Amino acid sequence: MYKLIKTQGRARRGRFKTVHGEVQTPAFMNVATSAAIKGGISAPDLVELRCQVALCNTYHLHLRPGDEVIRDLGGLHKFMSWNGPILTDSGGFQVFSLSPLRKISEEGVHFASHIDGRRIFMGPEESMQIQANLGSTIAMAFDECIANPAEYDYTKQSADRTVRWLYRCKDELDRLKAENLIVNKDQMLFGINQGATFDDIRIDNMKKIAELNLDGYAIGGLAVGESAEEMYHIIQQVEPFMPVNKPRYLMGVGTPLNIINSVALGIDMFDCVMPSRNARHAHVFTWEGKRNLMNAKYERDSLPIDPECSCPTCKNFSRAYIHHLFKAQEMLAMRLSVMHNLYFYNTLMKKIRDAIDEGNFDEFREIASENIDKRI
RNA sequence: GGGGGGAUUCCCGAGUGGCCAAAGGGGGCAGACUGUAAAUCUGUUGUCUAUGACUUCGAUGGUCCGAAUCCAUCUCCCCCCA
Repeated sequence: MYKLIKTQGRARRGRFKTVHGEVQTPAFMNVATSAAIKGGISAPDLVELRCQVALCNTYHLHLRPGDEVIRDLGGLHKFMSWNGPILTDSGGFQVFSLSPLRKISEEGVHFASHIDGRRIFMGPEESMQIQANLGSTIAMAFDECIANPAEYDYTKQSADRTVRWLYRCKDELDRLKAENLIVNKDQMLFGINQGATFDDIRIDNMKKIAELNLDGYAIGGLAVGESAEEMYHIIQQVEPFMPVNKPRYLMGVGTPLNIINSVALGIDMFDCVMPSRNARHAHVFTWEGKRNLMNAKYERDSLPIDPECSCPTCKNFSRAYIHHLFKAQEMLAMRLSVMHNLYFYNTLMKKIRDAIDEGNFDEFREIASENIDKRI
């Protein structure tokens, strides 16, 4: 399964096989919530953008177009024309992001659909059934992502419930496989660590879920209100209890700097809406720092977004052109910017992997960190 | 030639005596965004020696303690009739 190739400090260079291809880690997964990268990016584009893994969402695809529709059309890979690995998030994040629209019980979560208010029930079994219909490469366990800061007692209660849900997820996935009710019979399952910002709950939770010998382990419930320092602290606390021979996924993180720092703490996989969402808002990442292409100073700037970048956007277009496209509200502005940012993130991961391979991750980290978070 | 309607801050447009440097929208300028309810949201947008002062509502003059708002004249624009 997961093969650890090399380490430098706590940073890990590895790879793992899936039925949809091998994943080289550390890796960034490109978020395609509704089976598309927002901003007009298709799966074939992702190949050119050096994407290894696409991430889709169980809750969103269940509502639209419906997981049974996707199953009947041959599964998510065929549906969106992406042959590489797909990880499906379980709907656990929507317990957080749609908190005004849901009610949690031991059984699961009742949502009022954010589209039309229709009542939706999703518990561990439902989430696994939906993900089975989608046929993703990696299914995520159904969890509750708790907002920070959180109450200790509630966090303990919730994290324990998430463990119980994890057992139910595993049982349900086993059943679906045994009864052949699944599009991808090799579907993998990752468990998710919760516990807000409480060391003891986090560690206790990690120990419990590690016992299940799942295909991978995620840290969830971070970057949801706490400081970066608190986030790094929790990763440091939990990491020693994560199985060494399994991929480790830090969910929803983060900024380029967050990713570099988290790799240094032993994380293998990431995902984040930041490269795509920020790009749609004209915010692009470069090796010199962050730029807002809407700024007036780009009106006559004939340079590409990043002179060092060889993405499809930077090879062809100037800052001035994209600035104009944003001003004119041309959708090409978003597409070009999203392409650049995804290429940037995927290239960041490639550079991290190369650096660990060559044993100079620390130097890379130091140099890259200097400018990457700066606003220019 | 006759009758009617207008002119408001970058633009459109509300306001018809004090609570008006003037609603709202657009545009401009900037910011936020971390398992996507986000092509979204927020701030700001007359000047300054700035908890106050000054200039501004087509122009000029007037009434009033006080005028974007009332009166007179003028300029320009639009519509209708000849």
